[in-house]
Amino acid sequence: MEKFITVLQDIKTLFNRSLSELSIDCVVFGFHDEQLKVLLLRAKGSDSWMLPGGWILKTEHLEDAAYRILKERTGMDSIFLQQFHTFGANNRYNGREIMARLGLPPEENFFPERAVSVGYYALVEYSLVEPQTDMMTDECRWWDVNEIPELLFDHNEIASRALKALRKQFDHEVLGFNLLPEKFTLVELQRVYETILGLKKGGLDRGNFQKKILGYGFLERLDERKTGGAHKSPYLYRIDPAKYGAYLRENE
Amino acid sequence: MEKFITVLQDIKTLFNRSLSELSIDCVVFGFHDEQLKVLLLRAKGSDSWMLPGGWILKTEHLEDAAYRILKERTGMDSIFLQQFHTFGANNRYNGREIMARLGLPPEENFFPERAVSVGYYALVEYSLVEPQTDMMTDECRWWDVNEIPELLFDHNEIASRALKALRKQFDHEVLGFNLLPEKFTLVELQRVYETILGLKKGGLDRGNFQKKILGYGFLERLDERKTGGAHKSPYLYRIDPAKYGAYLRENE
DNA sequence: CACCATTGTGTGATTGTGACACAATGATAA
DNA sequence: TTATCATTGTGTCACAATCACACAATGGTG
Repeated sequence: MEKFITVLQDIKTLFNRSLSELSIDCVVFGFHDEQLKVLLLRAKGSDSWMLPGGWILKTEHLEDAAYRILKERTGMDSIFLQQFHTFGANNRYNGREIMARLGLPPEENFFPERAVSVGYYALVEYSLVEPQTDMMTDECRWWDVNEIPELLFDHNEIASRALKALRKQFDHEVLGFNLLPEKFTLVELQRVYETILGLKKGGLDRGNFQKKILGYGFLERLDERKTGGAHKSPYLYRIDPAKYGAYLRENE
Repeated sequence: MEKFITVLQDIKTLFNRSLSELSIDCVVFGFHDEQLKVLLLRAKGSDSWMLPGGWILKTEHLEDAAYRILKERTGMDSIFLQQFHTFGANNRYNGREIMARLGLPPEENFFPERAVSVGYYALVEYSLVEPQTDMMTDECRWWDVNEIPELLFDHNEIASRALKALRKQFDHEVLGFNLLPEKFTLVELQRVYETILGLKKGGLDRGNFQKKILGYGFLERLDERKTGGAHKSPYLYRIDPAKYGAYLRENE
């Protein structure tokens, strides 16, 4: 309970420097063990989880705020970030109800009456992320996208809509390199695709997938091969940034 | 000048009932004379044009606000409406500069310091719209999408981004019926497509286009034919709402 | 009533995709 | 060292989708 006294002060200070009716919520996707992960935070002194989010400073560009928030939670600077929807239901949350859920007195409710939230999703390389809590939370960790618990506010809706937007984008563009290390094999990329599109392992034909991806011409095959596997070692590939940029431009 | 005194009062009243840091801007598309049109408003006592927009009442759902604003400008109730992007540049506009542009004293600036705007685009049947001004404007009319003048605020960016989003959606889904009367010919639909995709007349092969569209099975051919043309009279078609709904659902 | 631009529909060539095949490879274990 | 084996790189072929074009039917025009 006491920890909330100081937290309340900090939050109020932040409020004063920020837009009060608008917030940002981020759905951060990572890929590990052939599974799609989402970064979640546990609210201080409770079992309730939520998406990483924050406020926009009064002088700050919306997009800069999103990057800043992500940097604070992941430690990462350059991130694939995409605005996908703005959530403006007038009953997105009930401050008093959430206070109660956090084990706090509802009459102390410090959530604003109404806030519209801009949703972003991010793709990051799992191994490079160091999950960090903020002042409202005391745990930050990855969750399997298929095992997301009940979240605070309308964050379940935001998360599922982010996944939908992600899938749609994957249907129409070749992405996903941000989820993998710099050097990767084509089968690793195929697993990313299968996972995001909700297919089972091998759901995509390997031969056809490789021909299609290589056909775009923006992947560079390295002399290196990935060793350690028990079988024939596959080539490693890397994005050719110039060619990939050209592909994205002509495709958008 | 005087007209602005009362307008200022009205605006302040509206402000008090609305969210102050958030607004909505709409890009309303219509189709006429084989050209794509956009609805624009001319600011009171000036030559400056802008997009129809408005504020969100404190208790109002974001989407409801967008429908309300469109109803106020077009008189139309059920409209194809799509949220496409939220614009949050910290320098989206400069109130004092705009006051000057409107021929008003900059020190009377009543624009909020900072406002983020949620962009929607709408598809409406041109002939059913009765453009109506609001209290800040004294003219409301259609403009050809290729002849949009310099607009106030960041509205040129919003408009061009709306067009981009519209094109992208047309690439992936069969839409555009909202731009036509209830009964239409396939060539009329084809013109809508060619115009929106930026192709010249006949840019799409007529035979292939008709086979593709009819192949979806959600168009109902009427016994009626469109007369008045100088040549063979084409069949009229109508959407089968149930089948079209099913198509949209399985495609999204 | 011949003319003609337009419509409805068909056909064959071209391209793209999906299912599958097979030799090559690199680690493993005898 | 060598046989084994799952996996990789690449090729083939059938099928579907798309594209370019053709042509008879139609309804108004002069």
